[in-house]
Amino acid sequence: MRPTVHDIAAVAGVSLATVDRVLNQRPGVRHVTREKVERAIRELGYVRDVAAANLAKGRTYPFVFILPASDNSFMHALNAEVRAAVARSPVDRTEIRTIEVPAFDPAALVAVLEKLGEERPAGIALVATDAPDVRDAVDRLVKEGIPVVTVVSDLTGSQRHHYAGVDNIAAGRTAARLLGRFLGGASGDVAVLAGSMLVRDHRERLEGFATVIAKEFPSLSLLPVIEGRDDPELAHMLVADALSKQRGIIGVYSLGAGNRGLIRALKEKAGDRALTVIAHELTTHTRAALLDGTIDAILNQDAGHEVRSAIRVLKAKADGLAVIDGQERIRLDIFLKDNLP
Amino acid sequence: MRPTVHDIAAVAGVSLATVDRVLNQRPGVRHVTREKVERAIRELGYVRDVAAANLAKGRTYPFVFILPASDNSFMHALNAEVRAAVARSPVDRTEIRTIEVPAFDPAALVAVLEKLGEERPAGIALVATDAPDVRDAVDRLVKEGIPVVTVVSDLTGSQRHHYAGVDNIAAGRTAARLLGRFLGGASGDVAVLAGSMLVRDHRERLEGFATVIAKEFPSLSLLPVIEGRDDPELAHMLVADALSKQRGIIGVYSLGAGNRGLIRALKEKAGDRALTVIAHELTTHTRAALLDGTIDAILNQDAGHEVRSAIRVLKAKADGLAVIDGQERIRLDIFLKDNLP
DNA sequence: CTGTTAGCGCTTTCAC
DNA sequence: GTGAAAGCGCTAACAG
Repeated sequence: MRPTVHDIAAVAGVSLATVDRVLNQRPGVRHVTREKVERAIRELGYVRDVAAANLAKGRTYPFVFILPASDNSFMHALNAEVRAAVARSPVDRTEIRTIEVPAFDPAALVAVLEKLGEERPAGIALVATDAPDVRDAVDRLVKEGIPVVTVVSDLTGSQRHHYAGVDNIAAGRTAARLLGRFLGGASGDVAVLAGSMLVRDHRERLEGFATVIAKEFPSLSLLPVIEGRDDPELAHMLVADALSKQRGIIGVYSLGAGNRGLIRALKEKAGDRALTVIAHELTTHTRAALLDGTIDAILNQDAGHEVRSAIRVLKAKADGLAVIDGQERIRLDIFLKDNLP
Repeated sequence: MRPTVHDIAAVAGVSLATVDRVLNQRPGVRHVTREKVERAIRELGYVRDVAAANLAKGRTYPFVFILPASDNSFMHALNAEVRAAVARSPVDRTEIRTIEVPAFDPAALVAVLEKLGEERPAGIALVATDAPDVRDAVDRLVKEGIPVVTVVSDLTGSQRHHYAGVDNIAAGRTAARLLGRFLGGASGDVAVLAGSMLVRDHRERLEGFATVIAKEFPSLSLLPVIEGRDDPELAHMLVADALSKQRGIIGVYSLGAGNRGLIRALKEKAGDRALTVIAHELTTHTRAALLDGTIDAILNQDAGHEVRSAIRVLKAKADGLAVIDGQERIRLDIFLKDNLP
């Protein structure tokens, strides 16, 4: 049998309450007593039964998710996954509340974060807009002992405890290599559609993409980035325009959201010429486009995994526990038409 | 607050013991009483606190992992992941024992399974050798109420509760499309290195691969499969031989293990000609080969995820609980040199 | 500073 | 058939 607090108490010659105080580093224990108890703990190889502790504490974890109010499929999916987690709340003792903030708006995000500082939830998960003010607000929360994790897009230079999202530089590089290899040495222009350069994930994808194209596929040349604000209408307009004017385009990389518009533009110009296209995020639209050949590969992050991982990590941090690193690494999924889930 | 057994008891006008009997479908409750309790449960929307239940039961889960005694990196990794799970045992109340059986040996596997039938562990995970005898042995265990999951390679037509592994047909198809696209319309022969056609994962990968090559890349022709028994030495010999004799080979698909040997053979012939190579399983050897350009893409299954998933599912089945499907889907990882973890 | 005691939500004797 | 009471490992008053 695993040793319990009783065993520790017996070995150390103290009461349960004292053991508990030491275990939870509460004050009010003489140094010598503390040492005795700690020795007993070590000798017995005691590991705390977290389930029992939580039961006794009646502890629940009030967590907050801060999500951008963006109207694209990916954010909808992320939202849905958070709701799914809420549905599981009773089971895993979480109480998740979500707050929507305007997308790409550092000030709004900061305001919410500051309010949360007073509320002191057991943990905060946010899709970060990458700005110094946001970073400072997050660092303040961290300093106050509130666990914070970023989801999907990270916060440069901040002290957040964890980032639950993919390596976006790697994502961009991978997109570049796929595109380059699929194009098999052809020469021509490559168009890049992004959402906004205000979020770190998009910037990083572009950076990775540009690096590999430049270094390893010199016969391809990158056109200036098109910023579609993750908005299907805008994306459609801009891409259609680019395809008409730039006759040399042979490849397209869509690194943000709003692919609905992109796909429409691609189909309108389909007869024109063969295009190789790589896009991000598996949605009903991109899935259909992959299957009908409009898109050649989709890079994806699993929103469900990100949400569950964020919660696991927040919980672990709240309890001062370790996390299984491998389990929390968010993979970059690559989908061809053959391995769709 | 969530309703508890006390609330049910109060509402139904019975004692805790009776509630518990109903909850755990134990006998000794009159039909009418049972109905009263069940109604109360429904009305209150009661959900059992599994942690508290386990605490009271002092329950642990004795699980058994049956692994093939294969000397290749992937099986070593799988083994290591099981050991990692053992290290976490105290925390998640599992008691995991692993049994090694000779690889590709249905009889040995059946013998072990039958012995386990008497021992009655709380759950069994096995890497299946795909044979009718094995299927029957597994089905017998399932019928006796023991949760069984297959890991890595599945068992055709069996009643196992779950398969914790990738979709291998999809894996083969994906390999074909990557190879085909990377070769960009070139004509030539493709060599396939497998471990054994006795395991379902290898058969399925081949099947998926052959289908897509035939249908979508008619300029490529498949050479007869080379069976390397997942043995580096044998693989080296056979591949080296094939590369010497078949001058038309422009692509290689290695769908099994023992890639150490494959890589050696490829390097020996490197000067000869350009080869496009797709292999399975990320190991130190394949990783190095991917980075140095000997291999162009690696398809991988995450052994850690498979093991953790198998355990989660076994636990859920043992408790009669539901699993989160999305969480238990084992992804096919695709690695290029840019997105290595 | 330290100990006693009740209790978290559930299960399990052992009576009745 | 049913119920009362003790206890799983831990925490939290409240005394001393």
